[in-house]
Amino acid sequence: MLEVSNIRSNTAEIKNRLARRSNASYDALIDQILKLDDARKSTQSELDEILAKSNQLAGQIGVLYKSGKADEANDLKKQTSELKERSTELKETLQATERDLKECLYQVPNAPHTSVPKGSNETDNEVVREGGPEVTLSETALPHWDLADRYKLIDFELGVKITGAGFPVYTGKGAKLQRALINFFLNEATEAGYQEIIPPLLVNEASGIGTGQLPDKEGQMYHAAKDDLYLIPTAEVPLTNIYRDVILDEKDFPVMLCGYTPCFRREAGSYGKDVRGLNRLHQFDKVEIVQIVEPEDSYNVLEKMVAHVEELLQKLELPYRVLKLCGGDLGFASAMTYDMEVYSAAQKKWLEVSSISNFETFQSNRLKLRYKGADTKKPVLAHTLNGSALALPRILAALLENNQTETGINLPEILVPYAGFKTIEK
RNA sequence: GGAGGGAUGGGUGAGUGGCUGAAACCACAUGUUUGCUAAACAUGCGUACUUAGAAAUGGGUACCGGGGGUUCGAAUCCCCCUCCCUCCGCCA
Repeated sequence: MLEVSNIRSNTAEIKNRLARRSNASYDALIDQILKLDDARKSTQSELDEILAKSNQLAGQIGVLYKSGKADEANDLKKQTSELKERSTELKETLQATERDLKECLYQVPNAPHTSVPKGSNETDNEVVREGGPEVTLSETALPHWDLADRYKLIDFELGVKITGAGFPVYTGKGAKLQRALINFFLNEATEAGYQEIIPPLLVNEASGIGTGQLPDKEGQMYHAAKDDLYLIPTAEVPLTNIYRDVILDEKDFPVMLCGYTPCFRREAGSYGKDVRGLNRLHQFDKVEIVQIVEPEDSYNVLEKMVAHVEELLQKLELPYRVLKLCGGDLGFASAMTYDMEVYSAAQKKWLEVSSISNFETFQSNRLKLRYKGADTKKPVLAHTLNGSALALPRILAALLENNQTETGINLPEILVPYAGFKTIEK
């Protein structure tokens, strides 16, 4: 959620930045927000004046009663009834205005950073760089769902039986490989200075609002209705919400957290070839990294987080590329996002394995996540960032496909000690 | 799931209708004193909105888990909700 004060003092700039999203104009909504805020202010100050008067009268009445002048007190009481009527009215108006204002604010996405390329969809994303080895496979190379079946690594049918589509069952070396990847990712994050967290997998409504999944995108999350709890779509939600309603000290920066969790996504309405095998799941595993930093550091930190993920892909010996998302492809809460994709040689396409974003104050404004410094006398909103480091399924898909031979699958060097085996054979 | 108790500022905790934005203590910050550290003393120390001001700072309003009610006036009384604790039940 953007700050009204920011919208007010930088109206033109915010509008310009929002225009980078290019799918719609937010000008009218921004103007509406300013209008509502004006209304809010004037109602507020009229109300405050009346309340000040009431408080004053109440004080006088108290004194009069104490000194036994009940008659005079009763006279004053009469005066208060009128004020009370008016203040009740104003309170109602104020509540309505604040509700409308909030509703408008919830509809405005984050303002993209000025360096974000304009564009309407993923074809306009900017390839920043590519890396990793070049992989060429024979014509007989198999996609990962066939490999998973041949080497008994993942049983998709069994998942359907137990739960439904999109809930794979990992078996044998498939399961061990999952565990190896999780440990590898967590160790690398620890090495990089992130504190490891095991958070709850279900969160309450306030947490969903804090990171921006609610109120609009509840369709994306599984909801345990009886207890009104949501299954997390990413560890970002519980990890970032650790700092909801927190005022940090400057000295606490940078806050660096990582956590492995399963992630649950309803992903309604996706069918067909793009979602075969591991490409799109309702439940998958992911290690997430989160940072909370001072505003002036956040874009440096974003680059560092990208570098961290890039290093993971290099160590896994996967062909990858770094994309800078264009305005049209940018997530609702993000000011700038890099996507990391790995090349799946058998499917002959790029698979998104990580998304690393700077949310600036968009999340922290909702979270009321602030900090105090030596030269900030009032608390200031911190910047939040997060990224996948990494999401497992598509990494697994690329690993299986790119490293296949006629007789088996060779693991990259780095994973061998984690997995306890070098190759997967029949 | 059943019965009872509770929720106050960074922490402990006082406060049962007006003089309480809230005592006291601890923590923290600054200053004084003292070879250093420590101790002692002094002062300061919540958040949001708003208003005046260039700023320093001052004024107003709201906030004592959340929402609603009673009252001229609520941290204090009433109702609902949430969370925590104790006991019982169930259970990895």
